Amino acid sequence: MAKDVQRRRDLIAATVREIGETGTLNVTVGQIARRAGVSPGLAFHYFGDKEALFLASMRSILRDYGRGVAAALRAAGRDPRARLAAIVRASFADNQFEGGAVAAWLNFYVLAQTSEEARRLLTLYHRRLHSNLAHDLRPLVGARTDAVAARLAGQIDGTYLRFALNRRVVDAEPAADQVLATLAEALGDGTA
Amino acid sequence: MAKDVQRRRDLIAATVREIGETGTLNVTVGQIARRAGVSPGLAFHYFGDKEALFLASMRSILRDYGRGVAAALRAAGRDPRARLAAIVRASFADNQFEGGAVAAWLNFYVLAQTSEEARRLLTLYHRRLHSNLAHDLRPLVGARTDAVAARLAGQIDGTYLRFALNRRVVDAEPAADQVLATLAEALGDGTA
DNA sequence: GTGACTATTGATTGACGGGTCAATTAATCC
DNA sequence: GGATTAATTGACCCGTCAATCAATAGTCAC
Repeated sequence: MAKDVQRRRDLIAATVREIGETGTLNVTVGQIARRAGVSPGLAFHYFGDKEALFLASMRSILRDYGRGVAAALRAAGRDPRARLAAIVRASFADNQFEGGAVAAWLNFYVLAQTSEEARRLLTLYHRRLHSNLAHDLRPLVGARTDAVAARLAGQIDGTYLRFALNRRVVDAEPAADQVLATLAEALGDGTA
Repeated sequence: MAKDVQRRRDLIAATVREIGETGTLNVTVGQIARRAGVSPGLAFHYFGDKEALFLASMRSILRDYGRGVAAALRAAGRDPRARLAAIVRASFADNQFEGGAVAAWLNFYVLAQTSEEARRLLTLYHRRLHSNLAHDLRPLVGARTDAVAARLAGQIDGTYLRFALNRRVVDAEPAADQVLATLAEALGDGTA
């Protein structure tokens, strides 16, 4: 692979890990560079400034998530219920929790308070999640599609917040089940 | 009122507003002090250090929320359904969105990544919300109480995240309705 | 009024971190 | 294997900020 591409990747990975471990955006470029095994100056050479590095890390995480969902959907076939379950399961897949990704995720919401681009990226993620859910909800719940999709999406994000708070206490498996339970009820699958 | 008490209040209010407006914990003591109409040194006189000021602000916000819920419950009487609705409505009451409280809320999750006390406070909030919900869910859904309570709580927090992202786009009224819709379904109120 | 104590100020300190840049090293080409 | 270009370093500059502290203003008891 081209050296510069690899360098960028290393720096982005180091950024995510550093944010993840410290739980903060208060991370120095020096720390990130050291973790990537590189001098501080190089980070500026490749990304221009610190915010650009943060944004690149954000895009990377969102892309990973998007890929995870896409793969899960491909594996799920055509049945709407199976596809919905696949989206939820992919949202809580193990790799979403590696390398401090959750804490990074949380901090990206903070970044979005000051960075228009960060806000745009998160809004895009929201839209995609909503539209993914809506696509397979529509044949099942018709007019209630948007409302149900919003509810599921909200619950997924809320669960992530809990993860951010109790790094170890919450477990991915039951978290997914919990969202699926909401889905089952919305579909009227006789749990009431 | 005693002068020192008033000063503390002013400084705490200024802290919340400053965090709320900038959307970040990257707020200088100088900014906070200026907003409170006071010199920087005084903030240290009353709170010792910056983190203590942050924690005091956090306690203040959580206390306000707690009071809002308690008042709503008192007004709601004894009917479990009415009480549950009251909790949800209180969670999205207007005063929860004043003075940058939502952005502050979000940043407290970030603070909890590095401050044990902040984590403790947020965990306490989670527990109280859960137990409030569970208390009135139990007569309605029995064994499913904890699961349903967790779902509702997760959805409330998730909705707050949306608020944090789109300060104006999301509206409190429909947000509350959305959570109440989840509740209605969990109660089997024939929406499916 | 005087003295003793507290509240308050704001200048100052010292550490820290983003970003720059001249110098060095590595890679590439002819 | 020299010449040219690109990658990389790390010391340095400059602004910022938490925290301190000496000095002043205010308050109250007597």
